[in-house]
Amino acid sequence: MNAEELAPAVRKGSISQDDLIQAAMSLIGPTRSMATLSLREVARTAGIAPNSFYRHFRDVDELGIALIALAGSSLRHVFSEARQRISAGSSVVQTSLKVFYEQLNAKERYLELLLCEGRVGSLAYQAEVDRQLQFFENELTSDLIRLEAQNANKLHEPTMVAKAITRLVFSMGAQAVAKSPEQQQELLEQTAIMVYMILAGARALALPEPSV
Amino acid sequence: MNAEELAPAVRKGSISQDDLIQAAMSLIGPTRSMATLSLREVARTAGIAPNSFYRHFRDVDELGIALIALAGSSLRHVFSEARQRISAGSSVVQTSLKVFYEQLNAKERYLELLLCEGRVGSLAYQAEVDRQLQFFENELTSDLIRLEAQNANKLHEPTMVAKAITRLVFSMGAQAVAKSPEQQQELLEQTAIMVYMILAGARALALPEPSV
DNA sequence: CAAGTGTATAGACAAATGTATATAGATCTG
DNA sequence: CAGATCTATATACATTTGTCTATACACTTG
Repeated sequence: MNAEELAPAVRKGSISQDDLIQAAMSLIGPTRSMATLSLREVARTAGIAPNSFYRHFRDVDELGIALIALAGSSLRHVFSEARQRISAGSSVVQTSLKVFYEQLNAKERYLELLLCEGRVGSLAYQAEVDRQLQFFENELTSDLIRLEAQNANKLHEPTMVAKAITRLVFSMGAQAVAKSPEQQQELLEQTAIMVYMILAGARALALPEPSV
Repeated sequence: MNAEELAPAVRKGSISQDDLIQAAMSLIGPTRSMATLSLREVARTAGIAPNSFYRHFRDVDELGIALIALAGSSLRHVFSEARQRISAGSSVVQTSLKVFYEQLNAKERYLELLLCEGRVGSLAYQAEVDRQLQFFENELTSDLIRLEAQNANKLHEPTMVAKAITRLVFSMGAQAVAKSPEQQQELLEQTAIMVYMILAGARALALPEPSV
């Protein structure tokens, strides 16, 4: 396994899976999904012969899944770091949303990828994206419970709150992709309002006697 | 214009735009977006020669936009009818959501189309889908204001409430596509909970002294 | 009925695609 | 150093694509 020292790095003109992933990433965008990528196009972009593609992936679908998995783990890492900053004291909502919208414009368009491929693409894609979203929801759920307990608040159905927030934020994010900074800022503020509404609603519904 | 009597119907083997739209509709699905349709494939499905396609649309993109427009207007019609049933007395949320999820399984997969093509596809597609969503939001906004006034309630930011609900419902709907009836039912109930949260939150935030 | 018009087709073309086969060069093993 | 092995390439082929050109049919119009 530990080939880092035994094998003197990679061979000369060698190209790694990562290079292909990067090539694919550079091709997809607001108007191009994985489904529109051809094997030859990816290979061309990576600067290799079409057939060399098979050394690394069985087909484009396999590359796509690797891409989604990478995007998911990368984003989770980013958010995990953001979470630590949160516990330092500032608002969960504000900090998380800021991180989220930063990622929207990041060089690596991981977020965009997750947002798109969850709706189209093979069933494997969608399943993988759903898995990633579920993961976000789970983390958010435990965060919400912990934080609300700290503030002596109670939420109606924390799981549903987390799911609603996650879906909403991702949906708004999808709309914000490829928009101008001003428009993105506006969407960010709108998203914050919506999230606060959900939280306020969950707190209100948790009260013994809701206003009916 | 009025060609229904002057011209004795359409000529024999004639094929209308609608037939092509139907053909395209039958091809797209949970794992196929407009972007993966080829002109020849649509023509083949419609039972015409590839070249006959050009009699009706300049290219597949034009057909796609027609498809989205049709989906949008059809859905608006469905919801408009649902809205009239609402004013008869039952709950806005329940009725609307029921109609929404019915459409999810309707033979014509209009909803699925809107849900997918808003994320991928040409800019024209996305713009068209955004336009349709905006329309839903507008109608929902005025509905909310009217209904809440009837109930002597007040909402914090009706526009944001409508937008949040719309986005959330569509997002959940996207997840529910191609799922089993039981899973759809569960998602429907989850969606209802979320919508109620948003409404409760908007009412709470509209109160002079929020709990902060 | 003859002429004209609009519709749908067939055939063909270049381009692009996924993939099979064979080949050149670099690297490791002996 | 010679052979084996791995990697990347080149060539090639059958498909599929979008689109051009020319042609056959059905209907309207005279």
